[in-house]
Amino acid sequence: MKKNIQKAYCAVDYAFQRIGGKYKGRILWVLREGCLRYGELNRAVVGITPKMLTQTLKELEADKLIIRKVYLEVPPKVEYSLTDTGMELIPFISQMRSWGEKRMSAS
Amino acid sequence: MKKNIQKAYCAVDYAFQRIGGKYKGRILWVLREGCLRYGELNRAVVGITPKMLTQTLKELEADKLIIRKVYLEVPPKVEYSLTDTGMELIPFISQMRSWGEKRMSAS
DNA sequence: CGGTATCCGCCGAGATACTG
DNA sequence: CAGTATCTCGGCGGATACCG
Repeated sequence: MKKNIQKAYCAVDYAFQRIGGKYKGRILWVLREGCLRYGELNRAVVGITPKMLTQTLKELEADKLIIRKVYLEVPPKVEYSLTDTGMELIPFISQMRSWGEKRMSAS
Repeated sequence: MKKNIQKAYCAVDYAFQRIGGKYKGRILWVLREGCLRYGELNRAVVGITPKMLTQTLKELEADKLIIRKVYLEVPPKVEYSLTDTGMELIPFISQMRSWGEKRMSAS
């Protein structure tokens, strides 16, 4: 029922809405080698505030790119990790980083 | 050094600031097979307004991802095409589209 | 044809403080 | 430790009209 041409272009939009923004790419990237706790993410993603971290994590979780695992302990412990879908994006982000690094040093 | 660590993460930022936004990816994508005129772009990128088209084209040109070529004719003629740097991004955008299409049909 | 010029709403993001 | 709660602001993007 959808117009094929529009759908084709919207796929770019769709993808960028999910990994665009200021922190999504960086969060996915630091999670590439395994799960991290909230506080660890807060330190790994330099400059992010708790508000933006929580907000971004919720969006990534809603898009099924990361998994939020809560341990019912005291003190509280929450771990975040990539889903299979999220891992599919790592090669792409890796290439973007390479491109960005090359461009940054060139200019 | 701290500088290196920050630079590493910022490369993701750097790249996304250049191809993020609502239309940059789509404009680069439609230019992948050759140059297009302003009016052609306006029709190819469905839904974009002249204001956003002009604004986005200027940003892409400033980042040296596209080239703006003006023909001194009447009526006026302006053609936009990818630079080598811009062409380097096409494989990434292609991957993004594939990923986006897969995800869109999955959900 | 290939743009500008306004006006404006929305929301991503920062700063700061507080909580179970 | 792992988050909320407000307040604020810039700017992205939409709508519309006009120009050389």
